Order: sequence, then structure tokens, then C-alpha cells
Amino acid sequence: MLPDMNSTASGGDESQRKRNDGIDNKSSSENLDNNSINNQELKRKRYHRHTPEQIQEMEAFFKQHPHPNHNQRKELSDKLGLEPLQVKFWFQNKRTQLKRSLSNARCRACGRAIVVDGKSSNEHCLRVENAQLREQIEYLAAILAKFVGKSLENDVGTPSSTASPTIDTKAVRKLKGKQKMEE
Amino acid sequence: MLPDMNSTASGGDESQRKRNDGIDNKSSSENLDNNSINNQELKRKRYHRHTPEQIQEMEAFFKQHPHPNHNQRKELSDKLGLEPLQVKFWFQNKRTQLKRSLSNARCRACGRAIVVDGKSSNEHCLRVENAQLREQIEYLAAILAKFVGKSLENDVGTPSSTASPTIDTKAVRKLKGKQKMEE
DNA sequence: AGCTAATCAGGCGTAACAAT
DNA sequence: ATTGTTACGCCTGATTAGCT
Repeated sequence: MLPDMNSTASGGDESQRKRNDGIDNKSSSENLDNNSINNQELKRKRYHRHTPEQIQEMEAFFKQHPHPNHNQRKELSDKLGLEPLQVKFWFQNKRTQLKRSLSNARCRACGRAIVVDGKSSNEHCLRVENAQLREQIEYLAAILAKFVGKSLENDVGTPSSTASPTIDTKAVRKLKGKQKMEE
Repeated sequence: MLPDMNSTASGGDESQRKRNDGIDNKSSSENLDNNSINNQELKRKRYHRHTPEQIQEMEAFFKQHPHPNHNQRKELSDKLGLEPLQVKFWFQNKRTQLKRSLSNARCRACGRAIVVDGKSSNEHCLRVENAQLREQIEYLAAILAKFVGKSLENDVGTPSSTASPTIDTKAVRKLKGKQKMEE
């Protein structure tokens, strides 16, 4: 099923596609390409679920190795009749899901809570806080970078334009909520 | 998904190596395993540096827009004779580099071993690190305040208040990845 | 609604390589 | 040997498409 991609001769593999820069041109109907339908019928995003066996097997594997490497993925895909890429997707989504479910406990005020794989909640809280702090530093640094230009280098005395909507980073997105970037 | 971009038909490209956007194939190794001996020559990674003009131009752009969107990237690639993907890479690398240079904090009070690759980052270290991060934030905020004056609405100086639902972010991820599995 | 497969853009780490 | 630059892989988080 899935197409495969890749193709380079060397062997490798995996692929991930990327499409490009073009943004979305595709909006709209799925296939509008009238003339070439021949492409691949596979391409469609047909909804489909993996069989219970496949899921079971993967789930079992997941318990031992939440982060399979390419060999392991290949092995699995091979055994289950899925493509490596699908296996990869599955694990990714699984991880996300797991994480989401783990974070229902709240920790914010650090009132004790979840235990993330064996680490004490205390340590965990510190780590979280730490991560947040770092994020914030990143955020600040980003803004600062915009004002300053690039630190050393020529003079930087002209921030003149105050309006710079794009500051980026996830921190910003997170802080500001959603906001499309324009420009 | 698939296939790519043009893959089908087009055919021909080869001239310059990668043209597409999607580029991604190749295997390579990740960390641990590498058994294939056979491919070595194929994998050549043609190395080359962009010309001073290209760099200069991009750098200039970077100052104004560290995060160019597709259009901007395309425009640049067009003007400079690079592929969009290369431009993308360049900006990515540039951002990383900048960030690195901005954060020289490191854990010095703690004794310098910020990440002990085994599993022993104690609470103490975390706490110290934490304090330093706060200090750094304060510092950055102060500088920023000078540039911005008063237009910041939300206070930046108070971390934990920022709502970020995600509990484990990069810090955790880093730890997990590095230490494979514990326990 | 709630799930699940797949996609996209971006970040991090790192391999490959050139220059010092 | 170290550092800097280009390129790439894998990952994550957010979204989208398609069921149930």
C-alpha cells in the first residue's frame, strides 16, 4: 500500500515525504486531475484501520520498545504486512496518545502527581519547570534577537520598526494562542 | 501520500541532484546500527558551500525574518539560484546556531556536568539550573525592557504561570532518547 | 462528539565534509 | 584534532481527512 517512496537506489529507505513548499494547492476536491488518474490509486487516503492482529502485535512491541529503530520497524512491518512508514506513523501516534493520557494529572502547581516512567514526581516537576523556563528564555532570546539583529556584527542601533509580527517559536504560539503568521 | 512530487513522470532530473523538495530518502544510520557495508560510495553527500553573495543575502534577510515562509524562501531561492530546500536548511541551521550562541549559560555552579549520561542528574542540579535559568530570564527581560519600553503586556518574568499543557517537552525527551531504557 | 491514519512544519542531533 | 557548514533523519506537536 502505500506507495513507496523512495527509491533511491541505495537502499535505503524510508521516506517521508515532504511536499513542498507549495502550499496548499490542493484544497478542494481530491482528485481533480482529470487526466491522469492513472497515477496510483493507492494514493487516496482511504481510511483504513490496521487489523487487530497488527495492532496487538505492535502494542506488545510498544511496551518493550516505545521507540523502535528502523530495523525494528522494518522487522515489524515485514511481519505484519505494513510498510515501515505506516509502522512509524503508528508508533508516533501511539506515543502522542500515551503522553496525552499521562498528562491529565496536572502538575502545574506541583501538587504531586504523575509519575513519568519511574521518575519521582518531584524531580519531574523540576524538570517541567525547567523546560518551561528554557522555553521562555528561548522566547525572550528570539525577541531580543530581532531587536538586536545578530549581536556582534555591525551596529545594531536601529530597531526602528517596531512592528514585527513574526517572532515565532512555539513559545510564542503557546503564549499568544493561535495566530496565523502573516506578513 | 505519496509519492512524490513529481515523481511520476517527470523524469528527468538528475541534473542537479536534488531538486525537489521532498527529499528525503536515504537511509543512513542512526545510532546504533550500521551494518550495511555496501553503500558507501553511493551515499556521497556532495559537500559544497554557498557563495558569499548567497550567504550575505540570506543573512540580510534573516535579520528581518528569521522564519521565512514558503513564499519568501522560494523568492530567495529563486534569486540566489539555490533550491528552496537548501534555503530552508540554511535558515534552519542559522537559527540553531544563533540560539546556541545565545545560550552560554551552562551549569557552572553545579560543577559542570549538566547532563550526566547515565541517569544521575539529581534534584540539586536541577534546582541550581533552575535558579540560573530564572536569573537569565530576569536578565533578558531587563534588556528587552529597554528596547521595548512599555509595550509588553504580559509579564515575562513569571514562568510557571504560562500555560503550557504539555508536561514533558524537550527536556524529557532528551533524557529518554539518550538513555534508551532504564530500568 | 471521539478515534485513528496521515501530513506538515519545525527543532534537535548528527553525519559528511572543508578549512584552520 | 577542532571547528564550521551543508544536508538529512527522526521526532514532536498541531492539523487534516475519514470513519464509527
